[in-house]
Amino acid sequence: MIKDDISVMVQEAAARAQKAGDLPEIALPETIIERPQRAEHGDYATSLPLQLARAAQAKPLDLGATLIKHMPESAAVERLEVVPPGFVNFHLSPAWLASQVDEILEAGPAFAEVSVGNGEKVQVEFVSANPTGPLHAGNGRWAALGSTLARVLRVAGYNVQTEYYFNDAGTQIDVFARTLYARYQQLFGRDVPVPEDGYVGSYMVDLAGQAREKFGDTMLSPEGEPPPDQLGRYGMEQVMDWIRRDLSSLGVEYDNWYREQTVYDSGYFDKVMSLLREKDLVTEREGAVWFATSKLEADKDEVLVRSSGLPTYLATDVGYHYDKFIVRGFDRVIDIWGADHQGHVRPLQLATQAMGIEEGRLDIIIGQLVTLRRGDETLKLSKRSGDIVTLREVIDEVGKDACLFFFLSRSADATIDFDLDLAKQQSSENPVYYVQYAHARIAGILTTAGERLPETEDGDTALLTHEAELALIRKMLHLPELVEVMARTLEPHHLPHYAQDLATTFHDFYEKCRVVDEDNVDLSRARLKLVAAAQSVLATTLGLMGMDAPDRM
RNA sequence: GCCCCCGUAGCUCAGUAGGAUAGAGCAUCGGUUUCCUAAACCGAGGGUCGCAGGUUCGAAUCCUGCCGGGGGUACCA
Repeated sequence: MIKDDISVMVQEAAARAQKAGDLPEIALPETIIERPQRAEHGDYATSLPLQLARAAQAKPLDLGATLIKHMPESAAVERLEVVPPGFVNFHLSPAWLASQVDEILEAGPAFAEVSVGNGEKVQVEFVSANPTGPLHAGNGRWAALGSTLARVLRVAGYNVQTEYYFNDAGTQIDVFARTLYARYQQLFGRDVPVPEDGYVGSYMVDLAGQAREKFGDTMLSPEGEPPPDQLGRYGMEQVMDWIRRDLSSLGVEYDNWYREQTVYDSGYFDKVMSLLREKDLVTEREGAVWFATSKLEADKDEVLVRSSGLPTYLATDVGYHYDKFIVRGFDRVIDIWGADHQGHVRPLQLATQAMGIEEGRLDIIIGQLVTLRRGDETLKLSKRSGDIVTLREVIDEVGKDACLFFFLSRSADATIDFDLDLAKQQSSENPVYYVQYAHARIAGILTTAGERLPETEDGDTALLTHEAELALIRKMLHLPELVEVMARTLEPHHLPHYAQDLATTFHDFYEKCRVVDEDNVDLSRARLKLVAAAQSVLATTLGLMGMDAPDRM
């Protein structure tokens, strides 16, 4: 990346200046190369002179001049300048910019790749909703975020595995099975209530109906006796199918589906308990087993095993993370949780660290919740309250791509206020279509060119000198830098904004520069290359978000 | 009470290790098409970056306090 090249140039300049005695032998900070907001300030800039001024006991402007004096030559940089209060600005050479079109075309989708991951083994776990009901709209946010983050990390050079963790046993599954059985019995005229804390959603009635179609009355136990296990298992498998199908409609597929029961069957739970005991971090009182987080930093302990003998979610999760780090050997693990799980972050972090996992290897992204509205009416998202808006409904109403784009465009730290009416109403005036239209427009140009232009040799990108052409190239060059930022910050929400930006720059170019021109075939050929490069970068960007890049609209 | 997140244009939100005159979309108003897709483009208005201190050459960004909104604070997940 040119940004890295410039960073190296600045370091080299500072080192040469010190060697030549023009700069005191002071410690040099990490050189940060920024993108100036204003075009007149060039393509890249460094504020190193401002940062060094105090230690070097010199004026920033003089330091800037010294850096420029010792700056290595580069074909990419046409002009350097130092400006008040002490920035060194780098202006890229138009000829070099034009030549990048060939590079982008040659690289294809690999153009976005950067090598910051060094093949590190990373797991991204997201959604992981229990199979006790269909996914709700909020889950779609984690699906969009997680799958996109995984793709971004792959492009950034990480070895990524995506995973969905689900309960196939435990309290909630038990409640689910008992609810299903109650609904099933009701279909046969038995007057039994849905259990307290049961799942009152109407989908449970549908599910019971499906079970009756499949099994007839064979799942009916004598009154007052528990149902056969098979009924609950059947229900759970049905719900898992719904979940898989809904995720799949968002283009989200997983590398691995992980059953909670594995934590027990493989002995990880026992292993983790004894590990924590060895560290003297387990206490027992009031009939329960506790994780003594108060010995570490917390103000209260956490229950690991209830007085009923059943392990808590936390205990299982610790065992699960033992599997991730110790057994499967992930270098890094990224969990994406909703804000309602925020209280579990510290206990799990403390537990993994107690197992000897270095701090920083476990990232838990807490995403703020989604509020759904239809106009002024706020809709509930809780599965147990029954009246949920499913992810399926949202996808059907607004479309897969709009859904992804919208969920992705907000930072995980911000709550999402999703007005279904508005999303639907705006669907034709949507940024989603704006971006996709740019891609389709290019496809149209390429088709037209094939029909109208005679066969000639390859275009010469050196002919690309128009301001709008250069602006488009500059914008394309931004993508790898963005991938690097997103991989570092784990914040893919920049992607939709970049896509929109790139589309705007293309549309502007389109207005100003005619591509297919029979009277100027050479320039046409050069512009066709530029346009093809833009299409490639747009498609790559859309692909990172899991969105389609249509050839016509 | 304590912990986490948020507060930026009328609305929805960006602002990437603190940088140079704070941005986009939508909405509002005005303009652009004999020509590769007008699902487009150009222009205009609109801001005490919640408030008050502090750190810094420089703060929307970092620190402290306060105000407002959301989430958590269970032997639920």
